[in-house]
Amino acid sequence: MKSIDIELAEKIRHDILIGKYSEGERLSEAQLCDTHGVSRTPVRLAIRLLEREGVLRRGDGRGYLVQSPTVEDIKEAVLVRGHLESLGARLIAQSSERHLILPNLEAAIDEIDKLISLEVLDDKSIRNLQKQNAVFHQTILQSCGNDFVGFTCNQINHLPMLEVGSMAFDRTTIKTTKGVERTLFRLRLGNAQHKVIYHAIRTGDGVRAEGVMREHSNTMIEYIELFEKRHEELTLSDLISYSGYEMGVKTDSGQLAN
Amino acid sequence: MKSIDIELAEKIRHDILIGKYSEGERLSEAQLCDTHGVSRTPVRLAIRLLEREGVLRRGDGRGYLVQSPTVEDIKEAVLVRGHLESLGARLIAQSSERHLILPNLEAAIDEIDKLISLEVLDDKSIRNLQKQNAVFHQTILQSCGNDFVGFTCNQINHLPMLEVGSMAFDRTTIKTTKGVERTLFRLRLGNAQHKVIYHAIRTGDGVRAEGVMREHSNTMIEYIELFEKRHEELTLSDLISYSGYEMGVKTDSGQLAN
DNA sequence: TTAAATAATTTGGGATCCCAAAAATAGTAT
DNA sequence: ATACTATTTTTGGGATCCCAAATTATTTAA
Repeated sequence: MKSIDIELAEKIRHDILIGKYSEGERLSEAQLCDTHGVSRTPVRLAIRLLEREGVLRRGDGRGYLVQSPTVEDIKEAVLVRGHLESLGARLIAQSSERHLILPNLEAAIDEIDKLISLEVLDDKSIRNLQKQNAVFHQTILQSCGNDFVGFTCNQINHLPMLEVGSMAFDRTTIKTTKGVERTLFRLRLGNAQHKVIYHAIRTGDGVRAEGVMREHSNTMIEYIELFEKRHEELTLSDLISYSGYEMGVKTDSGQLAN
Repeated sequence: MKSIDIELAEKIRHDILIGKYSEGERLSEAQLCDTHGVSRTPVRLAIRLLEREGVLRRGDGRGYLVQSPTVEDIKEAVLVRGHLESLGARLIAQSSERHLILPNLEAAIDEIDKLISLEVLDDKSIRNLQKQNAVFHQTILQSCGNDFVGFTCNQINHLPMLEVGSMAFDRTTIKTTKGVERTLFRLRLGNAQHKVIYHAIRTGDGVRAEGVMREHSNTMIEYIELFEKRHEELTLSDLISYSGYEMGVKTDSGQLAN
């Protein structure tokens, strides 16, 4: 008994994010039924979800308006996510149960180190890096002792670059040896921050954990801004292709973990 | 063409929050249709919303499980909200357009001062205080320049004490003259923090704005903990009655303001 | 008596139908 | 020609129906 409305919401959201529908464009239920070959029931459910996510908006009269996020929106969302993650880092550092998650964090850090040391950046390697990065961040969010930190983060993880632990890779950059070098350096820097966060959590230094995590998330914003300088017109689609964002990769979204 | 599913979701949520359904209780679509006298279509839409809010959860087989938040949950949520509000305060303080909202903040502060100086705490006065408090906090959230701050805050404002700018009033305390005195003192303290936040924003002191806002939100957590010490078993219903939380008072929820 | 198989029931997902409100179009009068 | 009115069309909300999956109850066999 799997419902298709979630899947449908992902399709429509994807279409919006990749720019298939332009900003402000009108969508109607009937139209979406037609294009996706389903009845109105699941479409309506999907619309509610997308409405809540903010990628669809109710028109004044009828129909729904497409609300394509901009690159600026993504940067804003990354800032908020970073702020919440840094709260999570502080909380877990201050928690008496922080030692329980140290092995998981260490494992992720070691795996990333190992992957970086290979000095190759093929698809498989990138996937693994993103996986381990996600483990690191997800662990902190889920184990910080405050379920609402992860919950609120999950409310925006439908956006490109906002999936938990997602990393940015410029696919054109890593085609050159120099580009690979630069990217590897960036990854080493990121993992160095992971190590500081780990250390701060281990020693119960909540302030340091919070501060470094905040800086860690700023890295992504700066990287996006680097993109913006290189491309005169950076689009959402570019960000999507840089972020390893794919349809259906999403884990469970938006639930309070109890 | 107003839909009843939003309203229905509020009803069901309310029933859950006031403890009409107990934690872990099974709910079925048909059952909800029956109790609320509507068909399954709006019920299903409402369920999706509540699922996303985290007050309903999908059972493994069939049915939905009630997830009543606990007082501890509320404290966690308040902490997160405070963290986000403090981000908003910093952002607006760092913004070049901060002077635009200063009049609104000042007006709210002055109004609160005026209401406090009356030294009465009847229903009307409390309502006005909450109104102006909401104005102060809402202004910061909506004008901080990062729509996702307000957006993520709105994802948890369905909970008691989490409505934007909600204040806690112990209805039994304010029945005595001493209690009114104590409450007025608390309100003066809170508005003093408002003034510091205002000043920090005016002078562009983002760090101070963030810090004081964080402390400001901690006040509510400490107040809840005060409740907990007085009542050996503080329930959600108690919090609801203390927070001025009422059905249908909600403003628009969860939309990205564009 | 217990366990496996089967039947009945509950329950959620999806499609379709009807309706009312809103918008667009056509028509009419000034 | 313009403005106001009436009609048609579009569109979203809600109810109902059907179906498949999952659960529960019942029967049957070892």
